Amino acid sequence: MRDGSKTKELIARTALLLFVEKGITETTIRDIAGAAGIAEGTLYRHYESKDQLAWELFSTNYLAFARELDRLQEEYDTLKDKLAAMIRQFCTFFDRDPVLFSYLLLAQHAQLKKVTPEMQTAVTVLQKVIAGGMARREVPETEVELAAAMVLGVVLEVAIFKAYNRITQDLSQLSETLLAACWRVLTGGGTP
Amino acid sequence: MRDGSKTKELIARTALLLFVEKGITETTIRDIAGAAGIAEGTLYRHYESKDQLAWELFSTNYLAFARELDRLQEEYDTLKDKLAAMIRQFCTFFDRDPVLFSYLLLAQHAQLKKVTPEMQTAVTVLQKVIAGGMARREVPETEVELAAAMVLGVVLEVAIFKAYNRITQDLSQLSETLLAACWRVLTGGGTP
Amino acid sequence: MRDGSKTKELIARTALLLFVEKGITETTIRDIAGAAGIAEGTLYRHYESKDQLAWELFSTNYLAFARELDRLQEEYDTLKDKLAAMIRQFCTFFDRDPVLFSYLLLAQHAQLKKVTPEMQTAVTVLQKVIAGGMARREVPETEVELAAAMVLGVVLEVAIFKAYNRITQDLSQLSETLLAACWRVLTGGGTP
Amino acid sequence: MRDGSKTKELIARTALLLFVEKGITETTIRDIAGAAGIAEGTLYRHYESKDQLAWELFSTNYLAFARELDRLQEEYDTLKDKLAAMIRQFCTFFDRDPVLFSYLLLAQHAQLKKVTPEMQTAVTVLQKVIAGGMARREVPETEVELAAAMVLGVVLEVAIFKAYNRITQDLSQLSETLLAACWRVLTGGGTP
DNA sequence: TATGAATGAGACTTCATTCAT
DNA sequence: CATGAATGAAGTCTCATTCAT
Repeated sequence: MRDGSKTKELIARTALLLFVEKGITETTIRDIAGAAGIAEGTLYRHYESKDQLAWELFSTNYLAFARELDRLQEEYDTLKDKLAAMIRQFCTFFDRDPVLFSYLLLAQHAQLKKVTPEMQTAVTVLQKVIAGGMARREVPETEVELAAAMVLGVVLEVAIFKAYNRITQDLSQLSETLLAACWRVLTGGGTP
Repeated sequence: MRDGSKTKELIARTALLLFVEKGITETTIRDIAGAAGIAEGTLYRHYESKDQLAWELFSTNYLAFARELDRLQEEYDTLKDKLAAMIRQFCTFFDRDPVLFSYLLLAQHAQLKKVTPEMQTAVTVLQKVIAGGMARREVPETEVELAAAMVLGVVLEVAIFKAYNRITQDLSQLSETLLAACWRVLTGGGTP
Repeated sequence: MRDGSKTKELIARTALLLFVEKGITETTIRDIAGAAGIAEGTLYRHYESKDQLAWELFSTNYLAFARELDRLQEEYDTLKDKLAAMIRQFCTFFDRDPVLFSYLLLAQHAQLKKVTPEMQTAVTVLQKVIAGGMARREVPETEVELAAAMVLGVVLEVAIFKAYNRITQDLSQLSETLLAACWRVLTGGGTP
Repeated sequence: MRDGSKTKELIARTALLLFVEKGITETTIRDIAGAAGIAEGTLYRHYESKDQLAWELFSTNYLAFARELDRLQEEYDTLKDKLAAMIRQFCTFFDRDPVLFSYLLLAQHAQLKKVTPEMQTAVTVLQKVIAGGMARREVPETEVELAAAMVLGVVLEVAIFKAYNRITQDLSQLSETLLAACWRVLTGGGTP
């Protein structure tokens, strides 16, 4: 009997790569099977459908990442420390697995419809952390969603530039810069 | 029988809406024809193919927007003024046609491959403007791409939040706030 | 523009024939398309799915036949006359379109699950007619379902023998014989 | 590890049930294995293929039933006695194993193609018996096939009604009624 | 220019069967 | 004998595109 779990992992990595390269819809089962060196039918022993494969790839990592962020921020007491930890984690995550990161980015639009409101995502964690900092008067109180959007934008867009090779350095080398930028965004307040 | 150009415009708007709602690949010619109240074959009187429709929708507006930004920034002399004008324009554009904006956002990943390097985009304009400001010592000199990414991120992510209804105000109401945030991002760069 | 309704009819007849020859599940869309001289996709312009094709073929004719039987029996006053008319109709139907008849017979097992109780079928009409005759004391009163089963069996099995070519005469030539047999089944009663 | 012959029997019963419930083609090897609590591959230790399983299930019982009928009729001398014995046997068989009976009924259309003419079936036995009775002038001489069809129809259709629960009594309770009806069908031919 | 029936390549998926363990 | 992961042929269905009207 062949080892099933290895095959599942192989399918996951292969699909991830192709999804990022060509897009989910543009990637066929045959593409995946071919690239993974397995038969088309084999994929269905491990995933119910292509949709479910895309969703499992997304949700598992998307939610796991949010959990990890949440766990991290709890180790610190101030907004600045929490943010620093989260940004470092973010950068590390990107550098360690850029393909997975790109997939999460790419799949967002399509898969986000399946994310129920009660699920904890990186966005909700960030909002919670910022809201806490504002409550503790560490930064001026402004609209939380807006502040979160701006902070997220700074980090995310840099990652996107990196993914497109418009930036050459590793994200981890930039984490201090990113933190500084985010902090200025937060402390500058909404209306001075 | 409708006027030809009106039909083409109808197809464009209908397709735009559906592309944003369901994604490009997920939208069929039949979907578009049905929603526009025309026959399937009629679409091909106005567009060569579905791909060409998606591309025309993207490139026309994407490039026109960049041209508009470039024209605007030239009217001002300082980075701050240029940036202010561009952000105002950005917000106005979003508020005036959120569907079109969402489409440009969504279509980026797929269509960007067809964007040749010599084409002027919002990103290249922004980089040019920031580079100019740095050259004129209006802001500390740092890596241009990085600075552009962060500025773009602030504005873009807020727009995305707005598109997802996580933010309720019109973007135009936020343009001053966005400018302030972007400015802090740019000026804080070198020495805090 | 080609004439659509002719194509639909062509598909119906071709499918009917193949379904009877090979069985429904054993007949592929490609079989039908090939035999009808159309493309596979064309079938789906006229029928939603293979299942729906099989069901439409069944239900339309099954229910229409029941309606026809019911209309006929109402023209007569006695059970014997009603039965005679129904059996003649049954035989005529078979002789006129043995393939369709065989299909109804064959498809019964699979499609009957979709027949809701309130639908009028040949069986319910027959039961109603027999029940009426018993009520009017034209035949001894016995269990209606049992009587209906036996009468139906006489006629149906002869048709099946005919379909298998175990009998050579046309059914219409046998209708008097069948009526006589059915009548004896009914008048002999359960317990004399 | 189970005894081999028990496993084979388990597969047979499980398959029989599923075949009747869902149809042969609609039942998958996985269905059978799952319901029987064995692995998919195990089935192939006992049956060459799914087709062969279906065929073995059919032929064994179909032919055995015919043999049994033939053996029985030989014990009697008159058509009426032979028929009575056969009908009693038929009813007993149904009551004892309605699932098996339903399977034989259901599988007929598909499997009958594999039944060679020289094989003795219930139909051939019945025809032989009726032919004998006619030769001995116990009943009026008519076309044997027609008479057999009608007699078979009476009994079979009642069984089918029973299988569909349109009749509630056990068939064995009805065997006298069935015999009476069949006898009237056979005798009514010549002189009323 | 508009129509919409027809096309057919190709997508996803199922499933009987094999075979290494 | 039993297992169940792997196979791959084949099935159903979709959909961008064509073309006769």
